[in-house]
Amino acid sequence: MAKGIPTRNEDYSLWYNELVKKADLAEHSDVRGCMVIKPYGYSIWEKMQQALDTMFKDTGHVNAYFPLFVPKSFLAREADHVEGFAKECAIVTHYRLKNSADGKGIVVDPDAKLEEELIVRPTSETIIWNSYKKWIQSYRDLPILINQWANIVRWEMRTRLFLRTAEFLWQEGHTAHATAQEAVDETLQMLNVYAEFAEKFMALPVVKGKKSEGEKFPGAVDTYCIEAMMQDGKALQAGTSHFLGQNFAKAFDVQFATREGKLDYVWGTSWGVSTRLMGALIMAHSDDDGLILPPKLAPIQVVIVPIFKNDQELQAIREKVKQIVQDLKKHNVSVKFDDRDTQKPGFKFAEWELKGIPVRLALGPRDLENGTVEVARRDTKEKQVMPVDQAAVNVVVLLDDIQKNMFKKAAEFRQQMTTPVDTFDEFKKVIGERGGFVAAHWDGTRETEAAIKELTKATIRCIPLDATEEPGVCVYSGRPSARRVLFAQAY
RNA sequence: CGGGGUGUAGCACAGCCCGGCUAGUGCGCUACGUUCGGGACGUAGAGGUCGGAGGUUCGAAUCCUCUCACCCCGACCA
Repeated sequence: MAKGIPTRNEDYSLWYNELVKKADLAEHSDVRGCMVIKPYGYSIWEKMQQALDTMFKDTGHVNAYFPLFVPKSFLAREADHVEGFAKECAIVTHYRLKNSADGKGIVVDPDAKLEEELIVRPTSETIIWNSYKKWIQSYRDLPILINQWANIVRWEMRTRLFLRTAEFLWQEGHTAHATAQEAVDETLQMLNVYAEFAEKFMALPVVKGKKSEGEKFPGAVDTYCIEAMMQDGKALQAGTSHFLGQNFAKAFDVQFATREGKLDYVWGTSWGVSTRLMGALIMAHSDDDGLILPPKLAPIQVVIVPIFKNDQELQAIREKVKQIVQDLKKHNVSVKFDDRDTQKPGFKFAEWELKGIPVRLALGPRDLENGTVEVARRDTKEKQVMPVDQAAVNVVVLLDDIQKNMFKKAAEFRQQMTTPVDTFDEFKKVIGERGGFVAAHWDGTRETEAAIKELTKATIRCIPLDATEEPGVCVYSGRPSARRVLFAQAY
């Protein structure tokens, strides 16, 4: 934990909000519950998109796009699904405005009422399965492996920048398969893709697990997730992958002729990650000086700050920098030469640190004389002076080291913040004072889960896939349990 | 939807309780000079329908009523 970051109290929210704004990532919109993602924030999201998209394509998926609007009746087809989302839908009821009778402003034209209301998609299972019905007749049409990059709307009571906004950006994969096994395999494959993305790109260690009945996606048979630990000891669900069974196929009557010539319902999956990952990135890695970006997601990996008194000096530095930039680009390192003469070096140092740029090079008259350059890393704030012709090669190694170090640090933190407990008193104490993951035995019932949530605000984050089978007794009810599950207060 | 809070310059805020001249402060912005290896300093300047509507009053940022928006806590949230 970086010193100074407020923990486990409301100050953390303020700190987080301030950082998001100061680092120029996003801000609250004047539109209720919505967020403006600013160019710098969006450029990080784009890096995430690119990496994920490549991983999706590598696993055989293709992109497509479905409508923003979902007829109300579609949503109602799957009982659990509608119950899960009904409370947070934006609904389009009219299609026209007109001048108000009193001449002041405009009003909704009552004559322009839609026959059937349209829901702004809170997720796209229904509208997509409606299409799948038309696309699938035979096992030869399967599998369908589609991903969509889109925005969705969930009318949340309370919003937080990136973590929960009324509108957000995400990707949602929706696949259809001929067999249950194939769909289960797909569900787990995509869970692994998400975990790999989080760990390799975001430098964010995650626990792969299964959701309890009470926490699973409305309409799913099984929900799998990756759970991450934030610096304030709260958990964050970073991605989900659902095995839908035949639920949506039945709801939308999607049957296919099997190889054996029988009719069967199609098996489905869906999986998604959202701009919430931005929140995870911020809350997992930042320190008092601002953001710390993992090199693999940094829109700018290296910033070069010249130190100069006059134009002549800047010109001399510019010449030197040209070579460094060329060398770095050869190694596919993205680099920015910050030659603004409107800000001073110290200001620039602080600004780029705030924005989390992994590596900074500083080059001044002294360096020109000595043939050196100062290399500073954002994660540890260490600086070293090295011969300028070795800079590019060293930076490549350094970037890799930063990526690994960030993961290591986050993994150690999560390790520290994971506490096995065996009594409910201990459970309450750890959740209340320290937070983090609590590994405890649970009797597997919804009632116990709800009671624990009521008493501690902690929920079952997941049943880890790699949980060791270990007979024990439920921390709350004392009934037998086969393995520990992870509890935490969560975002 | 409940509890608490805020709305005054681009940003952060003071002033409001107890009404009174031309509405302040810091940061930022503009110009000039000195600076420039960790968020520079000086001087001069620009920038305001005090969230909106109505009311009380000779007079409202300040008091009253209504309203809108946002923030924090909760409820909610797969």
